[in-house]
Amino acid sequence: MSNFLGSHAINMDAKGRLAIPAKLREELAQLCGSRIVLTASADEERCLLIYPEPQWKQVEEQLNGLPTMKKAVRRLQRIMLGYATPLELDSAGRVLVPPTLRNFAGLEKKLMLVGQGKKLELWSEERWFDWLDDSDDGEEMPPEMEALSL
Amino acid sequence: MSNFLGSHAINMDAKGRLAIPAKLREELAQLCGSRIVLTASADEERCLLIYPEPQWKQVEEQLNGLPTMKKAVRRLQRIMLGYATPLELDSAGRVLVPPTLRNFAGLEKKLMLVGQGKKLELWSEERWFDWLDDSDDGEEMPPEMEALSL
DNA sequence: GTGCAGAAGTGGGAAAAAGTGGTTTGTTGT
DNA sequence: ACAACAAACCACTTTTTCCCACTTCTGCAC
Repeated sequence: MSNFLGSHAINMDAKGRLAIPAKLREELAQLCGSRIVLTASADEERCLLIYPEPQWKQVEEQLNGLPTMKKAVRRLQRIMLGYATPLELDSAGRVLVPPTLRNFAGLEKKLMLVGQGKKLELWSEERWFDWLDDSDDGEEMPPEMEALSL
Repeated sequence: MSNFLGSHAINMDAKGRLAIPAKLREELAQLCGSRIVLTASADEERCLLIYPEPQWKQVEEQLNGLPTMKKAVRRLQRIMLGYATPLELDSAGRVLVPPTLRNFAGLEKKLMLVGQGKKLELWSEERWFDWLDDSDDGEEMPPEMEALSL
């Protein structure tokens, strides 16, 4: 089972190609034969999500099992299924990010790739740092979280 | 069980390598075979946290058990999981701090390493002293703290 | 106090690996 | 058929990693 951790600052070239860091390449190779699915995140942050293909299958099933009449569900399905794209790494360990996804997440040259357990998140570097700075604003904290001792 | 105490002023070299003080190296060797996890702190102080690997596992479990739909939880997870990096000491007892983490905590040459019981905190020296000066401001105190007798 | 020995901390260099950019070849769709 | 785009390939540059050597510090003995 995948457990992605850690963050990498990486560059996308002019053609939209993205070199996956070597450490991660190895992990992906044995986890899913380097077959991944790239899609969009439905929360307000506008980043992309990278799943190993087997993990994605599970996500897809869950999405398809939801009640379609709910508006929030349709939003989630439209975004996550609608943007999902299977990709393979090229011989140099790079993936080509489709223009629609680049556009969705506002990706330019400088990106952040962030491990999140079963998936990876891909951010525009600028948006990542904006998010880091901004979001310590007043959101209420669930009790489970207030009680943590880390 | 780890119980880190005391603080050390240490230097990071130009390549981002950080020599762990010898006393601490011994402790880490028998505690976790020198396998540690370095991550970012999600509170507003922007320092790094060092856990022995077994302790980190517990933290990770706690984080993964939280309700992901809450915004405050996602922030905590993104930062602590997203920056978490397993590291081992090199032959000279140093660790290489990844650039993204250096950047997060504003680490330059002079650092402070501070024992905090089950973890260690790693600060930019400058920020540490700024924090010491600033942080006596008026926050209200939780009841557990008011009841302390030190 | 001085000097020695061992340990700790620091810096740099060379080999290997990773990342980058461009060119050519192939494919798709108009 | 042509144009645009994508895939595969190849060559170059940069970064990382590993190792070794030097300096500094500490503690101990004389």
